[in-house]
Amino acid sequence: MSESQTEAPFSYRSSVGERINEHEPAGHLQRQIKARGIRLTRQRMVLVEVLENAPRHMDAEEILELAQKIDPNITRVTVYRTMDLLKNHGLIDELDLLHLRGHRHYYESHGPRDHIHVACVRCGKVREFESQLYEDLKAQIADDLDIEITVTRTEVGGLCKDCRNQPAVTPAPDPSRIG
Amino acid sequence: MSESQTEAPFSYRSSVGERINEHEPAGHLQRQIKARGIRLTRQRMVLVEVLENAPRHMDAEEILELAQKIDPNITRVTVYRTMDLLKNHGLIDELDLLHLRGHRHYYESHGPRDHIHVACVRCGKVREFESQLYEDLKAQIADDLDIEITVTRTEVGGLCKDCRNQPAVTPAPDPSRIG
DNA sequence: GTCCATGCAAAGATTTTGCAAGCGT
DNA sequence: ACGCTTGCAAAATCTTTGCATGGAC
Repeated sequence: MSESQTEAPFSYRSSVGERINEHEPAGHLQRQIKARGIRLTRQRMVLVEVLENAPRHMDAEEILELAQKIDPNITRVTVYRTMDLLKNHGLIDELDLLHLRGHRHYYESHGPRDHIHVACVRCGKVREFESQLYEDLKAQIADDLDIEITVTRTEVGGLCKDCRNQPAVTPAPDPSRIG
Repeated sequence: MSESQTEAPFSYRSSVGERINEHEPAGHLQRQIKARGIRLTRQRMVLVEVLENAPRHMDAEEILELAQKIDPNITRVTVYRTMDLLKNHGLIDELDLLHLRGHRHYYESHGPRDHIHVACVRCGKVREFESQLYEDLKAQIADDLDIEITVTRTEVGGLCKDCRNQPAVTPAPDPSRIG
């Protein structure tokens, strides 16, 4: 692959507001880290801040860039190690957003409320969706399969209203990448 | 990563039977390929056969190995290109099974009925689950967000009954990989 | 002070690409 | 015969690791 457009026709901006985690109390991650006795280093503080103020779902590269604007000393390795750490503590989720843009992994801090990611396969816009039905479904799975659920991930792709009304647009994502 | 065990404590075998796609008519993929006017090469026939008879969800490496047992001429590149092709035609799905075992991608032929993948985070067993609730949920999303859904993927992780009753087992997947 | 985290550099793993030859229709 | 596919080899991505130093508690 070779990103034909760096600026991205994809916005990944959520519909809920500036931060994708608006529904989550600010400082939540940092508090969780302390509460769990995880060492709160300078780098981790920065990364946590980046995650909490994310305007969209970010991959390691994007997280690194934003983090370095705050503290240039942060390296890519630390990003990976920290994401791993937070992921293993269940504080963040790792998504791939249906591989709409290659095989990158996106991270988002894990709020109290579980949500579904709904992405447009053409324009790439991602929205978040909560539903009681989803909760019911999980309860049914736990019950029927006798499993104690610890993580869930639901991603839905389709054509949003705007894209449906816009026949064969130009800035479509590379077709060989849609999956 | 460095696979500590090649044989895998993970089974990925579905509970439904020998093939993970038992619910899907045999030869389905091959027919779809012809119907769509996709060139049916020797390699594609082999790969399709491997996909249809899969005893579990496989990544590119595993697909390659099985394919080469049938036809040693098949290369890794062809596997990737063919998976891309089938994926773009919506004939197979690409999963990552919650990254329970690293960042591999697993493929499975896409049957007529949509299902959820439920994996045990400890033993790695994957089961498939169908539910009307899931259908209802998708309908609700389509309706509420005004989106025409084309792909969906739901993965659920948790502790299965056996693993819950088995305190701190030895053959647990590398903890740093559980996500 | 102790132990964990970080940075560096290098290795590993996975996936993609250019190009000439091969094959399906 | 034409045009898509394949194989090869190399490159591009993305992620992880060993080891010595630095920093949090």
